[in-house]
Amino acid sequence: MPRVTIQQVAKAAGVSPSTVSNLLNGRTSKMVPATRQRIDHAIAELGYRPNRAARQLRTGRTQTIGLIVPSVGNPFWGSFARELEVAALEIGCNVLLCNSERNAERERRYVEELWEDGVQGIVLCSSLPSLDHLADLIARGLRLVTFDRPAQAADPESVVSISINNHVGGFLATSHLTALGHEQVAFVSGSLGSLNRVGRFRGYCTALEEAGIDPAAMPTWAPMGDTPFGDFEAAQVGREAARELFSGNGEAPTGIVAVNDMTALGCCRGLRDLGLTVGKDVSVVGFDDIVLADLYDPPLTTVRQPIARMAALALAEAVESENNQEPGRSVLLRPELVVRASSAPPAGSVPEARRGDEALEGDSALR
Amino acid sequence: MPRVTIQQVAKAAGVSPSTVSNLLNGRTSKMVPATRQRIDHAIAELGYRPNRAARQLRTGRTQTIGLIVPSVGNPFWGSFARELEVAALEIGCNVLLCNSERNAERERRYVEELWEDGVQGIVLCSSLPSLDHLADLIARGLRLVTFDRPAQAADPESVVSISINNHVGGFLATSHLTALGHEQVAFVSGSLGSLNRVGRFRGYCTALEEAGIDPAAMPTWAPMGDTPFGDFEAAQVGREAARELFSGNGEAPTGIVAVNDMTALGCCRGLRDLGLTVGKDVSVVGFDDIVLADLYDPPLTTVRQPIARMAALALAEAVESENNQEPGRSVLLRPELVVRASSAPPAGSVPEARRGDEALEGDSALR
DNA sequence: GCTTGCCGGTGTAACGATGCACCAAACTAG
DNA sequence: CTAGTTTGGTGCATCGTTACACCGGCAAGC
Repeated sequence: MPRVTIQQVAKAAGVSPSTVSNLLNGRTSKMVPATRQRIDHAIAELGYRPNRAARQLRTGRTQTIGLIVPSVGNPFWGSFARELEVAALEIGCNVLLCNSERNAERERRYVEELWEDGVQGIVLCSSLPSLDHLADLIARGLRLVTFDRPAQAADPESVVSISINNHVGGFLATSHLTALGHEQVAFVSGSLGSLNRVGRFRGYCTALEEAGIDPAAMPTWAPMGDTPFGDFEAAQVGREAARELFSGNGEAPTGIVAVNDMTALGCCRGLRDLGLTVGKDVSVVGFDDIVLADLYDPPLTTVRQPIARMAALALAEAVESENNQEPGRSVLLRPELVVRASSAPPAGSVPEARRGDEALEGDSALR
Repeated sequence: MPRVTIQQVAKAAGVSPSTVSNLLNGRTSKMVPATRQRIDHAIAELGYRPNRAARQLRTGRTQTIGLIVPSVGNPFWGSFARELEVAALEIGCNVLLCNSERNAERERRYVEELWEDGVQGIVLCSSLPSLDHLADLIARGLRLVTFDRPAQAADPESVVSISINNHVGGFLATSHLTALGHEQVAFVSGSLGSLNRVGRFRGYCTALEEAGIDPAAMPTWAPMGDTPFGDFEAAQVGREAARELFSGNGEAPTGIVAVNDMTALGCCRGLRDLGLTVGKDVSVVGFDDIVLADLYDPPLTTVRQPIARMAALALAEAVESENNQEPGRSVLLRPELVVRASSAPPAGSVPEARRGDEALEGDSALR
């Protein structure tokens, strides 16, 4: 219970606290081996562990960064959190995890708390259109890295953004379907209240237009509620969307582009509820390439985000170091289409013997 | 950059730091409203946020607990982490997240770091047979809650354990299959190096024996490597297992009990690779009831862990409070079988019109 | 023998917040 | 009018570490 302090170690080793501190901090150049051993021994004997709070108070430094995700319950964010944590471990950093549920208030609260904790920087996985709710903290010197939210013109200059090009992603997903011959392609998403979703939606529109299809004529499912669903309920959204799209009176789509994999899997489940077969009756394309996309039956065609690389980039920007004191440039990576069995030419078209199933796999998020 | 301190606030408000501190800590009983307002105003004006490190150093208290999971990349742990974090938020607690990859060394390292951080307690999701590698820290007063690891006789007295009864779980899963008429039931798992897995395996054996089947005669897939797979690779294990079990020369099973849902889904995928249909040719039962179990095609029969309740219990024990100073009793909850479409009577038996599909759903991990 | 230089450490003042002990001023009671 | 009490706040030591300035002693140099 009573923690061992540096003084006790010093006494036990017969030296001054300063000397112990010197050893602890690698200032061993002028230290005779015998002294060093006595101290090491005392530390081991007493089970001494330096008090972080005291150290931080004195030095002003922390070895912690904050991570705010919509929800680690969503496998995509879970994987991202893991990648970031693994990368952080390698540089001796801890990660404080928070789930914002895509809620601006919670975001604000968490950012404040992390700031109080003295974190080096914060990786904010949020895609709210504006950062106004954090403007004052940013102005005060908060080191903020936004993930999955492309940089906006109005953003404070110091904010770094790491994201894929969602527009390209949405385009890849959609043009894949139009190229297969689909002419009725729906877009399914939770509320379009976040920039990444809007980007994907725009890419979808662009692809349709390029294929000579009017996006406005397409069925789209994206609730406009003020309180967007958290990420965790994404599957539910997909499931409901499938029910609505196919039980309605309008023309049913032959292809669905989902805003992310969980929503896509929800769609698949919804389609199955209706007795439809994914990859035959209806094609579904997801987004993210979570591990489960490949495990699903049928394996899900999706747009892959290079999650490990993005985590490494985000970490590098969130951490204070000598070589990134300059403004830090935002990064927009290119996503990649992974074709699997959930997409095929529309039913009724000339059958083809294609199964891109195993085209790409394995490196998504492994060590 | 230069953080605002309590002194600056005090000066701005024309009071002493003590008074500001008093306000901050709710000692406002004897404080005239005008003073109070001046301070509030100064705080807002300067954007003052108390320095946690200083506060912690002084008071010895933290509002942080540590959470060590095998990997948040695994949806089960992701969901658990989220539940815990949500619960913690409600009592004003932060969660420090670590991924141990089921590695004793990393566990040790993380526990040490969290200890240095001064966390109130640690929720350790690990199921290593012994806690010896943490014995000294526990002896020093570390507040440890193990999750998904039943209490062992040799455990230090102060360690609290929150877990389901894995034996019962394994039994439920397996007897479900034997009751359906399966006589060749395989057990698929990563290395049996953890207590929860062993417990599930034992339950599996018990159920078989009860059905008059010799467990030793059953095909089992559980690599015995010294370096157990991290949780993230669980699906891979299942996939390989399916390939091996069915491409081998021995008698192929008609039913599979997987040690967790990710492994089960991997099995399903592997079976599909082989052209087999889950829920018809082969029955698969998982464990955990992650969100994806219900989304999968076919929806997965599985053993549900009451994750939200367990998270709440774990939090309560990890946190220091007046009402849990006593030893803290370990908890062993009863899991629940959720029957869905991945299990059915073995092919060739009398067909039945059963589809327990939607029997249970919805409350697994939602708010 | 006295200075110089180096070796191997030590003394000490912070870092920012806290909270107990204390105090000056204003009242109140007798 | 004075002792006592309440009101509204302040002074200061302290938490455990750090790092810069400093110091005693010994050997070498002249």
